[in-house]
Amino acid sequence: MTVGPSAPQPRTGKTARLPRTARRFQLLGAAREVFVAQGYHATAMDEIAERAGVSKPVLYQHFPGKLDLYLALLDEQAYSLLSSVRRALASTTDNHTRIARSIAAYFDFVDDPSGAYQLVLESDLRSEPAVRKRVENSFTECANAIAAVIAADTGVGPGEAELLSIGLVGLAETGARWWLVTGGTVEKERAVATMVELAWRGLAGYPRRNVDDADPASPDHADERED
Amino acid sequence: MTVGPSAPQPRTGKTARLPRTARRFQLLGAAREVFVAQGYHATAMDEIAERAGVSKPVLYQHFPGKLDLYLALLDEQAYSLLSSVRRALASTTDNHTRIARSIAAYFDFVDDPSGAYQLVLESDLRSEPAVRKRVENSFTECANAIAAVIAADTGVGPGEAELLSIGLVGLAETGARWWLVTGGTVEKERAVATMVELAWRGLAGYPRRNVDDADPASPDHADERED
DNA sequence: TCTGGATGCCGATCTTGACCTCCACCAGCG
DNA sequence: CGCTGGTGGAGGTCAAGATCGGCATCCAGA
Repeated sequence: MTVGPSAPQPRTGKTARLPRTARRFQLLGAAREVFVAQGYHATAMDEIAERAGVSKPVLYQHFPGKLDLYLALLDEQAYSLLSSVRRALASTTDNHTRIARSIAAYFDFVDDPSGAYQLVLESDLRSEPAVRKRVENSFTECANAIAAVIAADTGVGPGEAELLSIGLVGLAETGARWWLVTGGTVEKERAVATMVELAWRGLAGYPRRNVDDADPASPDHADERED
Repeated sequence: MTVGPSAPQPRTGKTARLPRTARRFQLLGAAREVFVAQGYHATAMDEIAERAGVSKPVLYQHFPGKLDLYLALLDEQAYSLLSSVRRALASTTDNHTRIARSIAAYFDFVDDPSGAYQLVLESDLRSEPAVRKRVENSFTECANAIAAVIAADTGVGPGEAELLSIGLVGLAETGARWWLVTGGTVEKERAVATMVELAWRGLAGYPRRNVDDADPASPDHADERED
């Protein structure tokens, strides 16, 4: 999906010559793989070059430095996420569906086999101002998109809507990331549905059970959810 | 609060001799300040030593290496957060209050003037397995504590309870961090209350306003919340 | 087909910066 | 007065980002 084989090119000596744009695209793919697998600090430019099957100078002929390369990938992913969320919000006017699709968008974003979501949601370079700015912008833009819908469709003020959207994004982000690390233990649709339920009806939507009413045969609410 | 003056010790030459535990405590304080201010990678051991007013060898006589020092601080903060959440959950049997206090615990954790929450919630060393493990453990433990309460007090199964707790923790964490970066624009209690409301009643708790019903004089729900 | 030029690529190297130890110093005690 | 043990400054080592001259490859045109 990315650009080429996952194994480093064992090209003995020479590499096929590529036009600039194709080479650049390939380098981005290789860099994405290594950055995702090891994080920013742990990856060496040597590794990226090796992964791409080229030598280091080629890398520096396409990108001024390590940080620029990383930022290019970061922008790519941040834009992807924001687009997905915007599409989800614009795809319907029913707010429950909007929330469901937005949360699903986070799960889909995280579910990409390349793992590129890590660049946006788990970057290890937030100390760098340029990175911090992009990560926070990505977060804020997504939240603002949701906040605009909330403010438009409910009676809450813009400040309150922003707070709510922050909470929702946090819920979706964290839920999606956690679901991913479980590695398929929980069905994706089920995880999404639970998060949507929580976001939509809150904890109070779940039946209270008295502490002395510990009958395990009582009907389970979670399974009779309808949508 | 941490250990001593924020300015590096301008001691010309000699430093007062301290017993081991006191020295270690002071070194931890200095390290915390520098790690928090600059992140793991950007901080040099030289800086920590200078900040503490000692020389590098004494640092290495107390901690085998940079990573060990960082892990000590990380454990410290992770334990602090987990304790706060556990206290919040154990302080009452009313679930709404439990959630409120738990979310408030995250806000209080983040609100510490030392900024030490960054070590747990914004570490730039997740590529290191030891760090990753601790960060994830901290998150999981907090979620499990909440999940246990949910599973005990509602009819949902343990898997569903875990999912819900993950979402709640994400909501609290993200909300708290975001509230902090706003830097006092929003009142803390108000931010907490909104997050609690969202967690408890969900978005559906807010009145639906028809798109053609754009009367700004409609009563604002968010202010008439009762608990 | 042959040639000249330009483009793309590589091996080897430089430099920086940060983690981690070696020789002089000094304070307290018998 | 001499010894013990902790402290300080200076240095070793190494990994990693960034770079320079040389070589191979492709293409336009006669």
